[in-house]
Amino acid sequence: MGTEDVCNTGLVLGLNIDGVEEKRLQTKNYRQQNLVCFEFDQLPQMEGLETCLTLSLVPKKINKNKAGDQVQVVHQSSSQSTVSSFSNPNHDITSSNRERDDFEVERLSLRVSDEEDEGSAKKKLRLTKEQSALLEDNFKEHRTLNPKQKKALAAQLNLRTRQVEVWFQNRRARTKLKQTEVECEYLKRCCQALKEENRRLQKEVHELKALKLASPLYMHVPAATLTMCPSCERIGSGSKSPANGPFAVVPRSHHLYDSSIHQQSPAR
DNA sequence: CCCCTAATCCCTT
DNA sequence: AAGGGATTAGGGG
Repeated sequence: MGTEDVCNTGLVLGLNIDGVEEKRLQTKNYRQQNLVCFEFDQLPQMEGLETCLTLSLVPKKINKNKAGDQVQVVHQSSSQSTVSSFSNPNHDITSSNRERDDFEVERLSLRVSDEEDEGSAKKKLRLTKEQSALLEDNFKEHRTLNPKQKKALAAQLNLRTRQVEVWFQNRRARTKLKQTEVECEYLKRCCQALKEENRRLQKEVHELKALKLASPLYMHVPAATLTMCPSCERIGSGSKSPANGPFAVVPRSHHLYDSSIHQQSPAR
């Protein structure tokens, strides 16, 4: 991976001015490409700010990329220096003119007068209880919203439609994940039960084989005529008459069963 | 093109 | 570490 890749962050900016729906900051998905990259303060933060003049996109934090390259970046408050130190010799970022240029552009071009930037570090949005509750209520009603609903809800919550959209996306994703976990748990239990059942049946086969050896009469009952009582899991011959022939013998795990025992008296 | 999911990041608690 | 808001890639209509 060369420096060419490194610098190709494909940064596209769209400024949200005076309530115009925000354009998203788009960067290449460097995560999946093992790129050493910066992360910049996110655009949505500018929302509702006086988008005056210049926005300073400052590298936000240090991160390790997938290849484990340590990229050290110091978050400078607002418009200060943005220089960073890189510890990976394989990624000689400073040698890339293009990258430097891009970075320079980013550094110089924009600046936010940022009410949310008090204390320099950006605060992550946290929905209020009321907002969450209302979102939940809406989610209960419909798992997806059409654009109109989205807009209305956003207005009601004093959020951007994009935020509502994202909330619903995440909600769906996490609901699904939970559902999957529950199903997984259930399947595990089923599996466990089946294993148990299998063990039990194996054992029964063993016992029946032993029984067969011990009592040749047993062979006179065709296997197909054996039935299992669903309520007590006893084996019966299908015969109506109780105490029938070889079934007087009762194996330990499964006493042999005559289905007539459990039959309800027929309603006539 | 829009919207969705899946994967992931990363801030906050 | 968990919870959750946000971003990104990729796919379907």
